Amino acid sequence: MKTSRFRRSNMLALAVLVCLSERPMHPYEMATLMRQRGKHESIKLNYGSLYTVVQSLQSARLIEPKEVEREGRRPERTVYRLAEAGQIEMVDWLSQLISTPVKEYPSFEAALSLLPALPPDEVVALLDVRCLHLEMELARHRSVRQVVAEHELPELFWVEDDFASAMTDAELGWTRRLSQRIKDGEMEGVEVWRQLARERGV
Amino acid sequence: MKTSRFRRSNMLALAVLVCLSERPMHPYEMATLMRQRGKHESIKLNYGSLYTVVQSLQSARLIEPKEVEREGRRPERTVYRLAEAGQIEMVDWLSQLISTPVKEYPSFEAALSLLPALPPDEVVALLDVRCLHLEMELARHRSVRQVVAEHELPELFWVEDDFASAMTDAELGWTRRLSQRIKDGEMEGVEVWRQLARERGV
DNA sequence: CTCCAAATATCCTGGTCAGAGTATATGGCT
DNA sequence: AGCCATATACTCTGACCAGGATATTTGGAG
Repeated sequence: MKTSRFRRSNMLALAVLVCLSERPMHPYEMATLMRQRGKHESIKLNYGSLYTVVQSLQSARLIEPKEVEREGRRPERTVYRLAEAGQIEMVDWLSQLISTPVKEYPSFEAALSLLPALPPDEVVALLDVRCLHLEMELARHRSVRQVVAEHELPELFWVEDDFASAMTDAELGWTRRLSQRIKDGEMEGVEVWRQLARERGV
Repeated sequence: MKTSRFRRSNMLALAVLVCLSERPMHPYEMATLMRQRGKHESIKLNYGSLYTVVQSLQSARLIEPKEVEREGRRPERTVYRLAEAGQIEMVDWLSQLISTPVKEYPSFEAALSLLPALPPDEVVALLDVRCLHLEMELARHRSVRQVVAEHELPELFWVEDDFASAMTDAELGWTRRLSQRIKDGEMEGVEVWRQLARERGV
């Protein structure tokens, strides 16, 4: 009986594999480590998911319990280690993530696709507010960079932040342009749009 | 008793509200409409979710069944209409989506945060493959634009595609730069990285 | 010395969602 | 005339996941 192939949905599972590729540890420790290294900024981390994910990795034979410890009367903690199949899976999964982009559904794109439901003037106002938020986000990224620069942390350990920052920057540029083009009617079909809103009685 | 506030998680629910703000219809018709207008490129659509989402909108009193039809011996179909609360919710939700960016977790960013788990040379190869994929995606976007230009569809109805295209473009630029900087050792810490991989025996 | 907030470590539960399944009708092809 | 692929319209089920609950220990303020 072949165990049904592991479902590569939750990135947290990959993070677990990577943690264990460093050394055996228990789930709570992985969480602490990820927090320390700021990985939770790029990978959604919450305890509920963490323990489920560890379970599913175990039942897929990618990791295995090494020992069960306990200090005083605190809850027991199970230390896991990476299985060989887990090492393979980790490299394979990570490689695929890098080499092959997947279609994702950012909520802003969704909102844009429903734009005709709001009147153009309101949209302009909302877009401008968004720009303010994005600018604040960029400032935050810059300050992060400042900090890592002071600690002389090599670039390797903050590429993800640089990426996020670059994407935010691109989004800001695009959003500004859109807002501007609606404002001065440069965008084709703004008339139709305003009409549409009026008909709908918004 | 106040009905617990509707959970704005699935964008599909918003799409349903917007569909019904146009006119009453039954779920399957919404799906067809979304497909026709290409909304399924920006909002993940599958029947399983659609019917659950409609259910939950109904129990939150945002939409209500208008009538139950049936043609021949085909399955019954329930036509829904937008409730007043639904109209409010739609405008409010959509406004929030536009005005306030939310932290999302793209899988490429996750992968980047785990980069040290792979040796640098492999990463370069993988990044280059990704670039190829992204170029193909951009080409696809361009051809979409060609088609909408031929049909003289106003820009309003394909902003989401333009956005996606701009983001892809930015990602491509960033990825190319990263690959290049690793290749020619311009990136700080590549030595440490290569060392790290060797120690790990990858 | 005592109390409260935060940290340690995991488990439970209800809601959500994707994929597959069901059953009829239509239209084109041979 | 008969057949298959596709369209119509939903339903079911199992997996997944986020949030909160639980129970102990440590550290710091007063």
